[in-house]
Amino acid sequence: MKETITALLGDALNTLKQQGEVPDDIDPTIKVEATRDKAHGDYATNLAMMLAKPAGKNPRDLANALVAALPESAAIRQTEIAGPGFINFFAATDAMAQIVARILDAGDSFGRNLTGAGEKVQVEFVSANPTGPLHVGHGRGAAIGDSICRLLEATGHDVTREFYYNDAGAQITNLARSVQARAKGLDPEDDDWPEDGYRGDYIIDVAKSYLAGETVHADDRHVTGKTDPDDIDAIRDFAVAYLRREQDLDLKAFGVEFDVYFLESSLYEDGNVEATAKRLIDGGHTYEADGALWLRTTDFGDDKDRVMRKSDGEYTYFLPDVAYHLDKWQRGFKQVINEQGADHHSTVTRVRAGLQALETGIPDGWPDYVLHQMVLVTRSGVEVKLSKRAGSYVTLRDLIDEVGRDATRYFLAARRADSQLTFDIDLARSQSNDNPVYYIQYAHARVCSVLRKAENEGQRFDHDLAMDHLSQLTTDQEKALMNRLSRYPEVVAHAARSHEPQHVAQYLQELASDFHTCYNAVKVMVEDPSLRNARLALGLATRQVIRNGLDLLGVSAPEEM
RNA sequence: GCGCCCAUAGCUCAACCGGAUAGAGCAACGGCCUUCUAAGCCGUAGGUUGCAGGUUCAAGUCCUGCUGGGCGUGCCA
Repeated sequence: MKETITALLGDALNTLKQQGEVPDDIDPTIKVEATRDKAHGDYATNLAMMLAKPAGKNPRDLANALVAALPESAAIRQTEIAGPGFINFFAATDAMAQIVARILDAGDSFGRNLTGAGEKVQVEFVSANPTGPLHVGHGRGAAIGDSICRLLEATGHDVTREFYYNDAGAQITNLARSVQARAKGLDPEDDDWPEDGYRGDYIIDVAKSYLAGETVHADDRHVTGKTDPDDIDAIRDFAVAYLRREQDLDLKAFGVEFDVYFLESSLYEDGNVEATAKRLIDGGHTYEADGALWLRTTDFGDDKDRVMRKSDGEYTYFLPDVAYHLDKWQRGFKQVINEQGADHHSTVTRVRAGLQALETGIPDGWPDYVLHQMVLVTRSGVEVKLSKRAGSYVTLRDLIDEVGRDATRYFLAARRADSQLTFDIDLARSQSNDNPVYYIQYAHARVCSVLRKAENEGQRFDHDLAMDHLSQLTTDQEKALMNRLSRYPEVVAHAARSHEPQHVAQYLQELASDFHTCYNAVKVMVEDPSLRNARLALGLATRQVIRNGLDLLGVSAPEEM
């Protein structure tokens, strides 16, 4: 619909250019928007106002000229010029009802498009180090990151989900020492407990499993415990595998799967870290000071230079970060999106600066970032800070166990990433109308219920009959619902383009609201078979769109509640 | 101190490269179940979009300066 109107306006604009009403050399992007207010028709454009200045004409006169030059179209019932120069379009009722046929025809693929043209996109998210169970912040990253992936897939991209982690650094050594301490029966209160050791109860489980010689299988590794409490290397390998498996189970429970697990250590093994360092040094972008090697990132927009090799000869995390992103680029990802917590935002400028310093033709501003702000968890209005298992934070698993996967995913993805999120456990748990997840799922279940009823009464949905009588969908509530349905593809396109899944959540809530309103106002199971089937078709179309939208958020669409 | 992010109804939030009268839900108040799931619907009330300027035909949206909050500002990741 939007495309149709855009095309019509394009023709009209060309006509005006030929008539000399509008200068040839201006070429505005024609913007057609769905209206907020029904009184303004179904779609509107501000084209006349955009043209007013360059054409040196009054916007309302231009609007008149544009309307006069508009080709005939069966899709448009009426146009009108309003306000300072908007052109409003009223869709023909028959054309509007055809959305129902289009949705049923397209099914699961309704709302999807091919604008991505198969372009390879890599999304890196979660990327938690294997030092403990995933926490709520990782959960937010997982919900947003995976939803972005689903949106990109829905818009025709070839998506790779990647998880990057460090299995060899100082934190991992710390983990190994903590497990070893537990294996030797130490307690965080004991004097010999490692400094800054991990204190959570889960460390006890790792130690027990190691001593028992168990074998753990994670998505990217399999390790058997050696049972020797003095073999720190064996403990390290085992602990990493154990916690990787733990995280995999968390992710699986959350409905998130990765294509690639990328190890920071592999960058050292493959010589990529050294090669990156050499390239930066050879390029003349480094200098020695205070016994360390610095990269002059200030030449590339950073506010201070950064240490890349410490005075003890080890590299900082910064250098492998650059090497890792160079590797992404060399793997052919022209588009890379990094979803991470905003507490790491300082790496954005740094990594980009490092990549520029490599002078390999990587565009300025690559890669893209989506940063999410902190999550605060509350219960009974009080902040929840601790989980028994992890010791110092609320785990993702706690939330999934307590409020369920659907509600957890919905709540973590339904808010803009860059605003702080309060996760209200009581609200997410409540099976009532204050919980948007249930509100949306209930709409889906209600359609299913009507369909069951039709079936039970021997009045199965008759597709052909329905398609012939869609024009009988004429009540205000039905029209509003169809209008909402027709906007779904734009919502998907916009959410995918902007990497903002919350638009889908918002839309689904509005769609559910329109449906419930319609459901209460318009009885489906009426005597007249043609009207009944047309309404069943509208219900089916609504169900389809809710299902498609929930899928983009990784939330299920139950048939009954 | 400096950098990034945020500030919208009592509360939690939305608002599509700037567009018409800023929208939902909760909480409050008043209605609707002998009728397809009341986990629902209808109605009422609630706003100087933190403050002050600026750009524009048009600003919650862009720019500048304030105020308040979060995060960062390690040779940690």
